[in-house]
Amino acid sequence: MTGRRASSTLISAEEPVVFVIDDDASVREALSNLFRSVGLRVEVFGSAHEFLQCKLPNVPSCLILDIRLPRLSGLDFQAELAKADIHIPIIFMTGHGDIPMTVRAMKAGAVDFLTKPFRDQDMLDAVTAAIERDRNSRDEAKILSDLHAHFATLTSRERQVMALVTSGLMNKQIAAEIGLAEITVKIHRGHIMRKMGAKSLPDLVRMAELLGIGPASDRSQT
Amino acid sequence: MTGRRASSTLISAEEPVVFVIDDDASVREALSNLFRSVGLRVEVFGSAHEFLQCKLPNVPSCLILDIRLPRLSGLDFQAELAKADIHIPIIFMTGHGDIPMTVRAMKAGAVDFLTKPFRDQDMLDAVTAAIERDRNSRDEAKILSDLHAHFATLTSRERQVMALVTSGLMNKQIAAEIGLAEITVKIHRGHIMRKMGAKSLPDLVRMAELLGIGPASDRSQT
DNA sequence: TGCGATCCTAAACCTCGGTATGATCCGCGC
DNA sequence: GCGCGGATCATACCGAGGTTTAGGATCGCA
Repeated sequence: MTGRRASSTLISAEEPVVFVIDDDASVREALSNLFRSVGLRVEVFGSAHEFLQCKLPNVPSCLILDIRLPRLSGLDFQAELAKADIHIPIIFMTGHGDIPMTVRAMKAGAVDFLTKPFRDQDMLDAVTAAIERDRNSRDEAKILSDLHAHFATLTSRERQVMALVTSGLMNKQIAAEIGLAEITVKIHRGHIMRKMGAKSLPDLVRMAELLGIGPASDRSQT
Repeated sequence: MTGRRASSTLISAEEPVVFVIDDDASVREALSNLFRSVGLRVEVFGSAHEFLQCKLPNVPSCLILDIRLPRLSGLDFQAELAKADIHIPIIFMTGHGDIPMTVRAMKAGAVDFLTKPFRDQDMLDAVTAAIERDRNSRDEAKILSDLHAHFATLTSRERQVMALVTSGLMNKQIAAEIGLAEITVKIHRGHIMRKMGAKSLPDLVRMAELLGIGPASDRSQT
């Protein structure tokens, strides 16, 4: 824990970025101009590989991808990103795409799938939607990661007690369940509230919901 | 009511139904045979209108739709159903569809979009996924409607108190907030727990979450 | 070996949650 | 009018939640 408490109230409201991957320089140029004309930051790449070299900034962003990339199909690249746990909204472009490709892309979560030539406005609309989607998912991810950070400071006993508390059991029931004195459960409970930063029991319950803590914690025997 | 209480923990696990709308009788015939061959119930229709006459059973189901329907495009019909609050998973078929159509259909929530001719297995896979999706959404809807039914038995005062309780306020704070004696809040609180069938406060909090009860409940006039 | 973290427990004490009993007031419908 | 249910409040009582203080036990690590 360093003293870095910079501007921690910030949501991801900073300047968004649009990434473009296309092997055709004229397409890159055109899109770059289009987005800059509406005041959007743009980064262009000639291949998926180049894009991966670049460190992704922590701001709302989206990726515009030709379905037909030089060394790797756009769909495969989409799968790669998902496997690498990089969840940036993707907008596909295609000159000669077909319907099965489209379906696969959309099922995999693509924001849009535009056929060339497309109207500038259609692309801008898609980008707006994609950025908005990313902004929301980043905000959610931020909340969740903060929550996990707090949860990580709990001891295993405290985690166990937290699961039982948020499932609605009384202290004495919890004590019986795991073979403790009621007073001990109360102590743990107090620690949990403080460590998690919960101001009330309903607060803690909602945190547990987000963390996915339910009866599905540990099934030993029986 | 027959004596069929075999699986009486009933979720919506009853026999699913596949609905097919196509103006081509040979297609209806072929699909009907396909689905029956794997033991699925099928209902076929020559038009969207006919389909709407039919009363939809309360079992997991899905709808297979040609994008090019006689009087109404498949996409428009999809929009119609959504507007009428009928949320049945849709699988589109098309002989001459294009990518924009596909994108629109998928964005609107279609399960799949198959190009004719398609492999039987692809259709069956799509139907399986669609049925599964519908089963899940029906289970959720059932839970939610039961919850709303309980919530409907609350008086407006009780609803107001419930919102404050689940937001984490103490009885005395709630009392101060709405100008009551603490004891009165306790009474309401007891009624709420009984009427909602909540066995604990965490229980009630989760119900409130599902019902969408937060600080954004009642902002009438001051 | 000593330090610290985790875990467990006890006694005392206070607040909060919740119920029961009993009561008043109001509005609605028969 | 009368009954009924909702809303309000008071008193009293009890159980549950929660903190403080104070201790004992175990384990890993410097």
